[in-house]
Amino acid sequence: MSTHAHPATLDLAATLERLGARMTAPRRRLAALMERWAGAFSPEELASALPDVGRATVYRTVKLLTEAGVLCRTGLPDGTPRYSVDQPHHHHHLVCVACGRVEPFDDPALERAVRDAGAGAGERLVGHRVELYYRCERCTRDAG
Amino acid sequence: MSTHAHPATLDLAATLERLGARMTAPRRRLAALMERWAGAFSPEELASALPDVGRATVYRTVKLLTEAGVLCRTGLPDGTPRYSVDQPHHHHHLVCVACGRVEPFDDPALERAVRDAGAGAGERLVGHRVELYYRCERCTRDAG
DNA sequence: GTGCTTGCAAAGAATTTGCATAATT
DNA sequence: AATTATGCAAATTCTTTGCAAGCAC
Repeated sequence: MSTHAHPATLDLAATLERLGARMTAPRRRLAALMERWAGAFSPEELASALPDVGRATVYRTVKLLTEAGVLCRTGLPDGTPRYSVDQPHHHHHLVCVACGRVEPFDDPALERAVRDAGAGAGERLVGHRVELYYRCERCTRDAG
Repeated sequence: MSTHAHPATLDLAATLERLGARMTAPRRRLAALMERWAGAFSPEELASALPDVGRATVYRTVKLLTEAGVLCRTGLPDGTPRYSVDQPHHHHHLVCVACGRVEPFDDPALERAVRDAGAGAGERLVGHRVELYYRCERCTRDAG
């Protein structure tokens, strides 16, 4: 619904402030990097993109933001961990099996089907996760 | 369709043979253990259940069977890896967030919705994964 | 100033690999 | 007998933790 085209740079930083965390340079740089990252990333990738920020800080910040709910942990089919900036609303992921890029998407019909499936199982659902694996345009092209 | 009620002990072993792998005691014991395991397991759990089988062998066997497609890798929301004996047909998972137990399920309506969602995304889908998180009966009871 | 953060290095946990030995075919 | 698999231990990879020094508030 919202059409704020630029949720950008302030979201993660704002979240950190909301948490009562201090606004330090490493955190600011990490937040900016994550927000401009196309798709999903691993802590390791962040760390090598910011060599002068300690790995520990990278992991601590990712953990902080994940617990705050603004980062979302995903993974490739083989379990390789990836994080992405979470949408404010519930959604799922389109994961490229070649490059690991993650696109969020949501689909009301799918949500309904998931809810129904859970009802069919007759259980106390607390959440769900849907991942569609594909080969993105770029990777398809690159592979010839 | 098939009503073989007892796919049991032979499936994993049969798969190993089909792969041209040798039928050794460790492999037989691991296969039997996985098949009778209720829900999903981690390599670590297998290893401690069979202390006299080397961890390396556990990991090698799990990898072998996963690549052969008879084991299926899943994970808790936090990424903790779990494996389960795969159903011969496509399916999804009901994962207990408390104990990690995994129940396979499938739901044609859900499959249809997933396929449609993929079509909407207009991409070359190569697969998908759906995980429903819940609290199983036992855990609900234990938690009071 | 006081207390939260950082970066480094060490500690851990999870998984893989090298290699001599043991077991399968 | 030839080859593959095992188990141990060392090596990797990923992530967390302890701690003194450095910033934010």
